[in-house]
Amino acid sequence: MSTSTKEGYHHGDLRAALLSSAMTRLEAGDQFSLRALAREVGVSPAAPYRHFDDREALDSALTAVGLRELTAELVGDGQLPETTEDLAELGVRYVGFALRRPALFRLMFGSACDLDNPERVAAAAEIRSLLELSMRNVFPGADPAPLAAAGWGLAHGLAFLHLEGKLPADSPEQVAEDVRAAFAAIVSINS
Amino acid sequence: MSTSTKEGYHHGDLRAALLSSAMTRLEAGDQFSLRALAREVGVSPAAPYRHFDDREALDSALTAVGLRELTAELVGDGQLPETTEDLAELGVRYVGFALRRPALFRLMFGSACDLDNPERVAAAAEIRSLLELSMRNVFPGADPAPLAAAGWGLAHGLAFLHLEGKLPADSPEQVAEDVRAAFAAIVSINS
DNA sequence: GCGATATGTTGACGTCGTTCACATGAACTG
DNA sequence: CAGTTCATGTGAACGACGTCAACATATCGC
Repeated sequence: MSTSTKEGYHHGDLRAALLSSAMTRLEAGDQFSLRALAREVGVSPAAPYRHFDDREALDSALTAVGLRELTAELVGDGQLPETTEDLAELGVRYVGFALRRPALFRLMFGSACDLDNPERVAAAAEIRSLLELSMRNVFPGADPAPLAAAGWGLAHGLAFLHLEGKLPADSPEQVAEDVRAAFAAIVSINS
Repeated sequence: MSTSTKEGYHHGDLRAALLSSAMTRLEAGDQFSLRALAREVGVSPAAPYRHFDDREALDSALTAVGLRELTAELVGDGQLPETTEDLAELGVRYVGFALRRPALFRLMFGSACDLDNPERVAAAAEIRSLLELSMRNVFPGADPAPLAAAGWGLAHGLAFLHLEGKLPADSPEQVAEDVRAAFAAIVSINS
């Protein structure tokens, strides 16, 4: 009765309960052990292994969820960006996600990827294609691939650097302004 | 007799030996425990605590070393970039560092930063100022701060995305080409 | 030489990830 | 409805880990 999917076995809906508990811990910023998760859900330390091969498999599942949520946030209302300012807003949303959910973001992108989890690969591809569509829309006639890489890279790097405090920023609003300024600076290079 | 600094106490030069061992493990790609490090150096599990408060303190020291080495690699022969192509090469070197030493790079940038270690803060500031000087050189008359943020962000993001396999690239040469293409695509936006 | 201090050791505590043998209960078969 | 089967959860255990406190030892300043 804690979470949302449709199983209903012996003790309830363990897999979903574990994921939800883990996500809560993650957003609270503290790290957790598998055992702590099991404890919190009221189950023995070995029980999670019926649903996840590994501690790493749990992390991978969380990452997949996070990637889906990030994508949803980027897609927003479904409007593709039309101007470079729209593009900057995409960046602002990306960085905002990272700053609002730092532990999740780090989990998603900060540790070695196994490439085994098809959900993860698919989610990453989805982001890439969203970026390419956007670039095609904003810069018709240009090769979208390197632009997409550049745009994703820029947003991703700014996100991480702000996460690490490597770039000066006090408030979320100021971070957003910094991201806009970075995009604007780039756009006006040759103008 | 294993490493390089100038102490010379009881058992030798433990602090440096631990750091060197840790760096070797890190570059080999496998993760290590404090105990394993102690074992490798031939010392009891508690000995490292005479030199590092914490496992995290060791990591922080490694990060500081890595930041210095990255900076050195970026500075190169000391020539500031003059053209946007030079700037792209700076990015290529940045991403190259990340791909050649992935575990170190992840340690440096992928986990929460304490901001307590002054070495780390200083090293980061050094990178920032190098970037600003470069931007001033390549784009005289423009505000260097947002350009520096954008440049660092772009390189940093591309590094992480390539590290994660989120961008397609098979060989280091192809990664370098991709980085150059991303920089070039940005530069030619308004041309 | 001698005492203070830095360094290293021993042994222990609690936690963790993980496994294996076993228990239990829901679902399918007839 | 009875019996089997399979998915799920339990309990106890293993080895490794980070860390600490009490103790030992060598180095250095005097």
